[in-house]
Amino acid sequence: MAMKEYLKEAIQQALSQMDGVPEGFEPELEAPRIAQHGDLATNCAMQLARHLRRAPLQIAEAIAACLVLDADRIARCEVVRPGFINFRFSKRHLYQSLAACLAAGLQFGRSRKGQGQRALVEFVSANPTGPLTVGHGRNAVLGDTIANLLEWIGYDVTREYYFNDAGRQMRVLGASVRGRYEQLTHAAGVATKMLRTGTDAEVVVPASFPDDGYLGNYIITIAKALAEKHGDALLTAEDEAPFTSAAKAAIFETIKGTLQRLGIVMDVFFNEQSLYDSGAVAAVLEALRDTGYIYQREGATWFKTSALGKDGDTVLVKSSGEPTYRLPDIAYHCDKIGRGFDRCIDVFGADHIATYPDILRALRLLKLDADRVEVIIYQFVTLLRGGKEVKMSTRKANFVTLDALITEVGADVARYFFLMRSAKRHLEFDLDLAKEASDKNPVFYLQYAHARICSIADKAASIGIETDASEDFSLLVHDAEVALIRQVVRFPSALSAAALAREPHRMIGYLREVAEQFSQFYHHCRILGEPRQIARARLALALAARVVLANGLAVLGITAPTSMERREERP
RNA sequence: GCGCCCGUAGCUCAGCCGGAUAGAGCGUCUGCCUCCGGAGCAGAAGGUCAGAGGUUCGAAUCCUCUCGGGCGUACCA
Repeated sequence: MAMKEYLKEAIQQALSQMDGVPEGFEPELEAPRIAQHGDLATNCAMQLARHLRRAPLQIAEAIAACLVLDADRIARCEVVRPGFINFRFSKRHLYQSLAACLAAGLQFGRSRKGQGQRALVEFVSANPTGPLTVGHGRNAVLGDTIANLLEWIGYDVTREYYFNDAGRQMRVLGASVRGRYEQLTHAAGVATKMLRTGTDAEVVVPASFPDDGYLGNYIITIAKALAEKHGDALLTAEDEAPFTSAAKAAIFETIKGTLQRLGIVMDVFFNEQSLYDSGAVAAVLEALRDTGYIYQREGATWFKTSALGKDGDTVLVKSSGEPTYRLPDIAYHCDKIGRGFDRCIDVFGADHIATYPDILRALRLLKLDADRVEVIIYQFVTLLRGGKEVKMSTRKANFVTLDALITEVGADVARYFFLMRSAKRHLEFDLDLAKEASDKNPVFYLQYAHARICSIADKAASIGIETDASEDFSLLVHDAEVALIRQVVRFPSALSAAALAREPHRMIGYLREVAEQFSQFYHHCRILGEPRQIARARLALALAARVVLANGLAVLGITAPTSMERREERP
């Protein structure tokens, strides 16, 4: 990164000696796709061709002629075909960066880009009506990893879970538990009826069970616990409250346990109800009213979104007097901004696509800085079992819980699978592949490279070969060695690119390349058994690769094992 | 109808703030351990980047349209 800045300045210096360069022109530097072209390249000559009315190649040559570069840092600078200027780092620079990597160790890759900035990442935010599903898993892992990425570039990050434990949903939940409880505790038994699950299976439920009640077995578990604790004393309860609160507590316990298995710990659980209790919801509605974009019609309160670029208007308070979700959502975002967060990142499933534009409209009307709000929409997860799609619905009880998924494939594989694709694409999660063919799973490739380096380091130590950051790296000249150094040294910029884009999958791609470069190095360049100085230098390089793998996996929330179960001998 | 996302190798996907020869994994085929962990390495085959226009010195990438898939578009939560 420092190198990029250095070259940018050098180029600007050269450009300042030329006529006709537009004011404020900034040269761009990129790593060429093809390694042969160098470490960094600029296309600025081609961009300037229009303004200077000269051939790009000529301009590039003129720039190159004016460039003053430190030979200690840049070994080569060449002008090629259409008008690129390619730069190649000096070996010395690479060796210095390698030493820096080893010296920084577990801190390598951390930066201060976000220093002094506070970010709130809101994710999961599932209401306590049932266990987390596979869909929540993608949300949870994405949110947590984005939070990790932000922390690594210096942000002060708060992980927040927003939930609603009031309203119709919870009443139905309570009534469902009550129905099951009556079924369990009525000595004489209760009348029953049939309901259908999402897969059309029939379920026998008590007659008092709501038709749209929750059919999952976890409801029965909760009812059983109540029966054990209270006997049949709750049969005379006046309302669903004891059932609802027991259900809520039990379900939250389950949810927290599931998140913990994935290594996720929330900082704040934010209850929507608190926004009503504090008067924040009412205050926001009043403030919006003052903007003139609120009106009454047929007993409901409307937000005039049609005047703000939307197709129609939006109800904020129903004629029943009950607010829709929009209103507390708006109040919640006002609250977040009010708490002083510089970035408010929401991780939402694709089904929420329609809600956030309204929130942003409201924030702007209220003169709040809506630009602080970033919404990350991820597409749905398709779960495949036996090559067939598994359909999911919490209420209808045919879902695969996130817990079951973790048990089946393990937390590391689960995290990896949820992160390996761009959030904006549908994710195909093939259970059979994740589990049965785990030896083909790329997460093991990364972990294996790490474990292998640990093994080599142990063996080296046992025969008295140790190393530190002050090796003579100039002994590392093999193509595979230099390629690995290049890859390792890129880690900080790869990390910050992933963080700034909020795209964890980039980190996975980068780490896969690290493991690949390491494997090539490992096969081409022996460490143990070589002359001592070479062994030490190569060991140091391997340890640098280990640093990057360990730190990269830490960002992704995946463990970096020091050893892995040995496989059976190959035939 | 309207809004957002997607269409790239047999399959699953990178690449998308325009750049140099479109990449990877899996699958298929061929080689490779006397040796630091073979969950590996080396190599091969496999492409009208959905289609058509446009902008540009240059387009998988930007714009328009068409086709195909997903998700929304409730006084549901």
